Formats: sequence, structure tokens, C-alpha cells
Amino acid sequence: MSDEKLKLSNQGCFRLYTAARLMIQAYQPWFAQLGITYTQYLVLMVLWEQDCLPLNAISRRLFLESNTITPLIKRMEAMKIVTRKKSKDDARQTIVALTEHGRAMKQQATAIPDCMSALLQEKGLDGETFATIIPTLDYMIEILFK
Amino acid sequence: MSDEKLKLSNQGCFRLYTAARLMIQAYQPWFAQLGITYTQYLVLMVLWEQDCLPLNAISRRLFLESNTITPLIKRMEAMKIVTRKKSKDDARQTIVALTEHGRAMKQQATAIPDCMSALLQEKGLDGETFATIIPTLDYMIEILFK
DNA sequence: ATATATTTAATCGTTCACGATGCAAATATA
DNA sequence: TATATTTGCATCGTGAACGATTAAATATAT
Repeated sequence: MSDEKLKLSNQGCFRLYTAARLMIQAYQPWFAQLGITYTQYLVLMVLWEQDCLPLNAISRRLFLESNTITPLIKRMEAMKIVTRKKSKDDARQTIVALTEHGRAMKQQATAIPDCMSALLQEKGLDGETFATIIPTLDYMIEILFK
Repeated sequence: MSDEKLKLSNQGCFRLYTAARLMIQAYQPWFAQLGITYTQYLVLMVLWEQDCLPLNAISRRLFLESNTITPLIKRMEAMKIVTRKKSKDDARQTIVALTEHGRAMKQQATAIPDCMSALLQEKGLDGETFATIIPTLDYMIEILFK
């Protein structure tokens, strides 16, 4: 019955959307301490892994376009977390690099993944269970990314 | 090693966040036809299931606060999809009801879940596989919702 | 009955997410 | 080498999300 399919309880996407939101909310206390947002944390993780990247590299890694990332990085620049400068090689590119402060934040952030795991564990969701859904999520990302 | 844990590739939350975003993007063509957004679709699904609800009932169902829902519903009111009026029983409540137009949109929307399933299927993700992650997502929502 | 607490929405400010568009630099093609 | 196309980023406008706060109505406790 078509009525049945339109019920909220039958919407997988709604679960995904809600779980993601609540999970990001759960991170808030740690982000608040660092004075950053979730998306800024994602950018930092990319740069902590490899510094001095053109904006499009960050963009590809996070599946976000320049219209989202450009203002985001500018805010991070204003907070002295990163610097932005034009590439010599290709004048179209904007190279994003960590400042000393941005690099130092990594130390404070190292605890976050463990804290989050502990929080979930404590509430009854163990890492193993969570891990089981990752391959499906990855597959979804792969097929849905145009 | 703490470095390892801060890698984007090890972040379950990032998968969740990205999969949700891309999934919502995949819905866009259908929403565009209806002239609504994903969150408005969620509100409509709640009201199609049960009409004339106070804002807080919609709020609880979607795990969203009034600061998100109030402006959203107002936009839907401006589009003549719903009406808003104060409750007689409890003057604090705002009762949200579908207009004739809002009710009629349900017919156009009935195809959406099937179209989405077909799209995923076509790209190689069958319903069964997606269904396997639902219980874990539900459990996450349950434990993370304060 | 009155003071206090709780509930319900709304408002405000900030950031993200994204469609559409613009523009300049780089690259491909004629 | 002139022209077309692509690429990389930025800008603009709109609509979520959400923290913080406020106002009003209702519930409760004294």
C-alpha cells in the first residue's frame, strides 16, 4: 500500500539524517572546548593528515563544494587556525595550510575519538556494532556521489 | 596510535553525515518537482499520517526543536501547504494543519519512496542491504536523543 | 489563592549546505 | 596562435540546524 511507504517509520533516509545529526550533537562538548564546529573539525582532520592542500583537495575529500568550503575556511582563517594563499604553480588554486595554532589543536583533538567511543559504549553501542554499518555507508557514498 | 584515530577514514560519524547528505541530494529531483525541501517533506509525512498536530508533536517526531521547525512551518504556510493556528485547549500550542493543497501533494509523493528504492537498486544497493543498517541507526538515535 | 516551576513557541544570531552564477587562469582544440 | 572549453574558486541568495534567550500559558506546590 502506498500509504505505508510514506510513513516516517519506513524512511531509511530519515534514520540516516537523524542519526548523523544526533551524533554530531554528541560531539558538541568537545568541539565547544576547541571553539570549532563539526565541519571545521573535518577540515582539520584532512589537514592534520596532510598539510598545505589546495581547496579542491579538501573539497573532494569531504564531498563538499567550494560554496560551502570557501566561507568555512575563511572563518578558520579569521580564527588563525589556517592560512589561505594563492598557489604559484596554478594561480587558480587557493592553498590552505595550518597555522602553528591549527597544528597544536591536534593534540587536544586526539582524545575526541576515544571519548566518543567511550560515550557510545557507555550507552550500550559497542564499536563492533557500529563498525558493521560502515561498509554499507561507504557503498552508499560511493554510488550516490556524482 | 592516536594519529590513526584522527584519520578521516576512521570516522564513522563522517560516513553517516556524508551518506545522509548524499541521500538527501539524491531525493532532490523529486522535491524540486513538488517545490519543497527534504525537511518540509518530513513534516508533510508526519501530517499525512496524522493531520492537525501541535508543533511540539511534529518536533518530537522529527527530533527537531521549535527554533528549526517554527520558521520551516511558516515557510510552508506562506506556500499554502499548511495552516497555523493557536489551540483553544492550550493557548501556548500552535496547531499545524494541512491545506487542501498540502493534502493533495500526498498523491504526487506516493511515487517517491519507490523511485528512490529503484534508484538505489539500479546503482547496486538493494533494499535488503540497506535494511540491515536500520536497527543500528535506530539504536543510535535512541541512545543519543537526550 | 498565590508564588514557583514547567511547558510551548517564537526570536535572534551564527554557521552550514547548496543551487546558480560569475570570473579568471589554465588547458584543449581549431 | 586564436578560440573554445574546462577547472578552481568565489559570490549570492535561500533554507535548514542549533545555541541562547524570551514571553506567555499552564501546571504545581505552598
